[in-house]
Amino acid sequence: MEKNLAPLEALSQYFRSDYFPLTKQEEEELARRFMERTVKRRAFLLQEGEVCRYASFVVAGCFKMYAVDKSGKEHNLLFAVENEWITDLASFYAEQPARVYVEALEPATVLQIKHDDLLDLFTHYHKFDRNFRILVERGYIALQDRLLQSISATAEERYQNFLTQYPHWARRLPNTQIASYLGITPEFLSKIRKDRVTKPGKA
Amino acid sequence: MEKNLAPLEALSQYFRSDYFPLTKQEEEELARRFMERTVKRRAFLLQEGEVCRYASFVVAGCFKMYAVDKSGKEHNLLFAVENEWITDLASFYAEQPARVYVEALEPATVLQIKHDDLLDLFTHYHKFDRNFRILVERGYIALQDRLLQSISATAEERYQNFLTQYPHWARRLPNTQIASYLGITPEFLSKIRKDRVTKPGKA
DNA sequence: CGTCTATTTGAATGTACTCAAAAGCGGTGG
DNA sequence: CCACCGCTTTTGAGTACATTCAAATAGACG
Repeated sequence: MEKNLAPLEALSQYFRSDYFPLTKQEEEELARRFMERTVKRRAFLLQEGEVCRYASFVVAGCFKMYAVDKSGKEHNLLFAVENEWITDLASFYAEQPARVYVEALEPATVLQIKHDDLLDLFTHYHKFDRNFRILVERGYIALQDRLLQSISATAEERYQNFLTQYPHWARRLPNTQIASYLGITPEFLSKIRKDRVTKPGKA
Repeated sequence: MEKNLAPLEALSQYFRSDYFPLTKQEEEELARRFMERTVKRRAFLLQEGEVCRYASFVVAGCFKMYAVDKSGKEHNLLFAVENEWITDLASFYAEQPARVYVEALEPATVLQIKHDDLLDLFTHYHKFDRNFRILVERGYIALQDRLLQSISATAEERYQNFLTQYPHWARRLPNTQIASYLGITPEFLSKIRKDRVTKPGKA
């Protein structure tokens, strides 16, 4: 059985492998400001109406971010598993009440940093400004791609693309959560899946 | 009649009013690297298959960014008017072929910077890393909001929200372009507009 | 096992699309 | 000043994609 990295080591490793790697000192400053937190399945990192006080990096487990519409239906905006971030940027930066929920779909561990501490890192350590710029750019690109599909593709196409683009999410999420992410009902996703078996892609 | 700002002055003004203002030296470095370009109505800043070589800041006029699906239909992802940016980040940063077009809807003037020159600015002048981080964060927030509407709101609600959120776009864009942005057909938008007059919002 | 949630099924319905065509609107040239 | 062109907007009939609601079935967990 694999030994898990210590949470803070996982975060340093994350920057090392995909961004401008941190110096020893930067890693120490990071460690000083991030706090570990474990949450149970169905616990919330954030609820509608609260201000999002922390940026959260997922070390273990799985989260969804969703909004609830006037008729009470949930709409998933984002999932996050190990080595992904989940933060309501709108609430976090403007320090305004969130319009979304962030909820654990599995028992989870996150590393969290307060707004002021993050701004502090940005101010004193150039590299964080840069790494977070890149991080958000990547998020923006993914989001734009998803928006394009949402306005141009059928439900079946969106499901196909989801399976190929996010297999690591698809494997561990219930279909009802995926349906909500795709903007369709669970019933309709079920029909799509049935049809895929009956009349396969190209055969 | 108002005197227009010189293009580069408009860009400095843009950072001054909404971001961390630039020093004289930073403004000079900016001026050194941005190039002015005027384009006619219907001219392209970017076409599918090309690599997006420039980040573009709109000084005058109006653009749309759109993707074309397999059946040849256009889907608008973004508009940009004065003091807004229009750049295919996915193509620009990865230096890969774009999947979108950027086309002038009116005669326009833009300021453009090359990929390498922008990275250079980031490297030598901390503030650009920061200002562009914030810039992209704001774009991300707007995009997430739009995605939420796309998966949760009806066409009529999306149109209403568009009118209230982006009046400066709504005023100068033809309905066919707005329909494409909302992910509906022009015909259906026309029906929505008719119904709005017949049975007004709350009366 | 019993409970809770996820998934599937079916019938009726609704929202938005397609296609075709007409009407409106602004510019341009004769 | 009028006629014509290109483009946008509107209208209508028929259709397709996806939803709603209700209920049956299947899985997972303690």
